[in-house]
Amino acid sequence: MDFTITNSNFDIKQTFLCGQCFRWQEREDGRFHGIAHGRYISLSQGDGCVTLHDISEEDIPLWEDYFDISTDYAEMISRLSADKTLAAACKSSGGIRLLKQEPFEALISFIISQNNNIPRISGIIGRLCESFGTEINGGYSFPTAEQLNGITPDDLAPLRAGFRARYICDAVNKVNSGEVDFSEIAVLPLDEAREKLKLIVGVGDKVADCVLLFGFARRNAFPKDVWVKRLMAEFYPDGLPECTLGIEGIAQQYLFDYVRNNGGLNNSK
DNA sequence: ACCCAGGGTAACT
DNA sequence: AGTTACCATGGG
Repeated sequence: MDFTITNSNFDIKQTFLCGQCFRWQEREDGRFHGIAHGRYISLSQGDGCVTLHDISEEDIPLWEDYFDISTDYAEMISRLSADKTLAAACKSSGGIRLLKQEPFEALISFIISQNNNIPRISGIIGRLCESFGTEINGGYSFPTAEQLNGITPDDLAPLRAGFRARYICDAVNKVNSGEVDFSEIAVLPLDEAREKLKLIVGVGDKVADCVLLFGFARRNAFPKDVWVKRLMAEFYPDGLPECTLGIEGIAQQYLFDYVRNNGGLNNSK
């Protein structure tokens, strides 16, 4: 069956291409398709709505959760628009929804993202899925920690992940051993959850915050990459405005997308 | 040839 | 506690 979500703050192109995820692909007809939670899906954009195609009825709650449908983005945008820069960011990038990605996928993806660019990140992740994931509808699921158990950097050589290969292996080891426990991280306060993730070699503050924001739906996590550092220096030298309190991560994603697409930053670094 | 990319680590002051 | 070279790889 097809299932249509009526929501004015859901733009699939913005949502899938804003840098929060690396595995959704756009087809010639404008539909996006991909695999999450072991299920294939394709989506099309309508005017003020999004249609999920050919899904089973029992999976509707799963997709509603993945696309964060229960969260009121219009209300958050209204709040953030109290700040002038954020108002502009919301206006141009307000169709982004923060996907509730699987923690392990977010962890590995953002380890790979470090000192890297988005096209190459997507390439490495694609090769990881083809090599170790499960085939579904001609695509591949993101491999589980179990599927990657015992992996070595040599095994990952075909991915061409560079120095990040051993970081991936350390993450797999610590997840499988239980040293890094997702169910524990899910309920820890933000600072403690971040420190747990940083036990993994190759995970620092920025990667940990991305995992918490995109893999654990922690909207108060605020990843500071090179773009965010630049925009903070230019627009918020004294820190984030009060209207972002509690939803710093949402603000971050709107601002990140805004400055990447619209420039707006001076080049003073 | 040089620079940068959704950074982190180790080795320095 | 705050800097800095280095880390593989690929594109501009």
